[in-house]
Amino acid sequence: MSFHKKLKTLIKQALIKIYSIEIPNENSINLEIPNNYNYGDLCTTAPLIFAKTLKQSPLKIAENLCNELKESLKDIAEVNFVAPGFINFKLKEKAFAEILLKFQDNNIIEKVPSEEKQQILIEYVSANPTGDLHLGHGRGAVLGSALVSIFKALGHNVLSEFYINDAGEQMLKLGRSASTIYFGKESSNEDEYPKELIEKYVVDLSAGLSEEEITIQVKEKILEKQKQILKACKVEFDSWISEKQEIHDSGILDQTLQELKNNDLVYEKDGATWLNAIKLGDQRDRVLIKSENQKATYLMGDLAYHKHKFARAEKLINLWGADHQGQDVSLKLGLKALNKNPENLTVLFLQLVSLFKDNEEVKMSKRSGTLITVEEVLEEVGADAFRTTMLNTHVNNRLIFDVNLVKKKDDSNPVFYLQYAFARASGILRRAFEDNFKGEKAFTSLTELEEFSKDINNLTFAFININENELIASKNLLLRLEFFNQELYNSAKNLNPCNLLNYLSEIAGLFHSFYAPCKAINPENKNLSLARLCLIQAFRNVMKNGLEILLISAPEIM
RNA sequence: GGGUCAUUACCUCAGUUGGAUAGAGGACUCGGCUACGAACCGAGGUGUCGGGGGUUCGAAUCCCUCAUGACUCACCA
Repeated sequence: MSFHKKLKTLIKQALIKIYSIEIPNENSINLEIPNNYNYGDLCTTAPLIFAKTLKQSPLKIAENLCNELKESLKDIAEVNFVAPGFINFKLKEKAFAEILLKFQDNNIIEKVPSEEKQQILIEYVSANPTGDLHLGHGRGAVLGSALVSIFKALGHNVLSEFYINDAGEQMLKLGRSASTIYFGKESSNEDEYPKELIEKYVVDLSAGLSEEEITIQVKEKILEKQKQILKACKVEFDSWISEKQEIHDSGILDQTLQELKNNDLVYEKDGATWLNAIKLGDQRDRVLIKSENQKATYLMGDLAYHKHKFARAEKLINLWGADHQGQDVSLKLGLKALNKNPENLTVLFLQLVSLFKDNEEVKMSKRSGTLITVEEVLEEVGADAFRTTMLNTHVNNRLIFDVNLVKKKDDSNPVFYLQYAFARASGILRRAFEDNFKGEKAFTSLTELEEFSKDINNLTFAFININENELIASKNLLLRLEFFNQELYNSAKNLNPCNLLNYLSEIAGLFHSFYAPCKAINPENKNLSLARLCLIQAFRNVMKNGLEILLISAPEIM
């Protein structure tokens, strides 16, 4: 059990003992680092939070709680309370050593308890197979893959899926556009994609193909390219699902329509088939089958697809561009009519990505052919910087992707700050052993360090007999490391990998601040050296795990 | 007209179920390498958290309202 969990449990038990109330789990107890070092090392606002429930003044609760905790925590912390209802903990060396000990093991992630495990399907990117991926897709790809990874890390069963929209009008448009090029005809430019966007896919085709065959072959080439680019961003999917084959041709679509009919929600009018959406609470009825060609609308396909998804997972997460937000209401109402709980579907709407280059916005338009692709940007900045930039802004906020900034290899670029901290920490550990290998004044070896790190009493050496600056820097780092699991959990809860990324930047900063005054390799003081190497090891463990989850590389050498 | 999202330092952005004096990076000034990696550290000041109202012990955070901006409200996908 982690130190936080232990402390929270003790607080919870104290509350239960004093007030005989029910507290289901320790997650309702918060722990924070006080914003002023003098208050203590950790604090909780539990008295403020429970004041309403307990109908007692927060200060009184704090006093009672404090008295109770003083006894149970006497080995690991001093406890005091202060108005309006904070409880502050000043940790003893033993407590710090206990935290440090937990991080010696590479396996630091606390998975969710088995009863909270969920089957989650995350659908993202889902670009039309009609051209290159643009930066909007890139944002979805990075964010989606990070979310998948976060949920997997916590122990959920996750399925990541790319929905190939290969069933509608846009495929015909692709076919027309590709055929124009294939047959060397003059483009009408009406209702066709600009030649420069797709001509690179209309190559190496055998002679004598029909328009339908051309469409299929070009689509496959485009898909292959999309897969390749996504892989270059470290984005891979468990499942690629074709709208045409698996939703339309498989009969799922017809079944779904029939189900709606059975529920008496469908009628015919003006040659079209309508969903009686008003009855479900929508502002107007919606067409399911078009009068013109008796083909399914996007809504119909989407309902069928989501029914198919719900058959495979209990919780669905979609990442859509903000321009699709109009679909949200009717989809959810339709799902309700299909006896699926819309609350189990969360749609994240990703706001626009604007590209800046040389201080000017690069306007993107598919129509005019001025589309900046993921491939181009990726080539310029690399996958790690690309991912970090995409993750650094909350989904709900417009993202400004400044190529000049992202390309810079200095501290204005957050990815280097993170990676440098990791490489620096790795360098110290490497160096500590290298000296040993060279047969110079060996003060440690890997096995010696391992043995040392197993004894909790040894680990206290990092916190005793050192000056104030070194002590504060060491404590600041370690205390924040202990929040790793909470940040991971929050990222999942808020569907916001940004939380985790910010946290990693923070501990990178704390590591750098620790590094400056705290010399680790010091043959004069072997115990301190070894204990500090353990702290550095702990930092590396957290950073490595965090970067791996976000699919950003953790280089030992830069 | 209806809906969704945003508005935080000069710039780009964070801000953990409402908590102690609102943060980071860049930009600007100064200091720190014969030094475990200076791609780093330390110091310096910057805010009507878009405006206004409300909820309460306490609001950047919750509610209402106004302003500004983006997106959206099709038998397109």
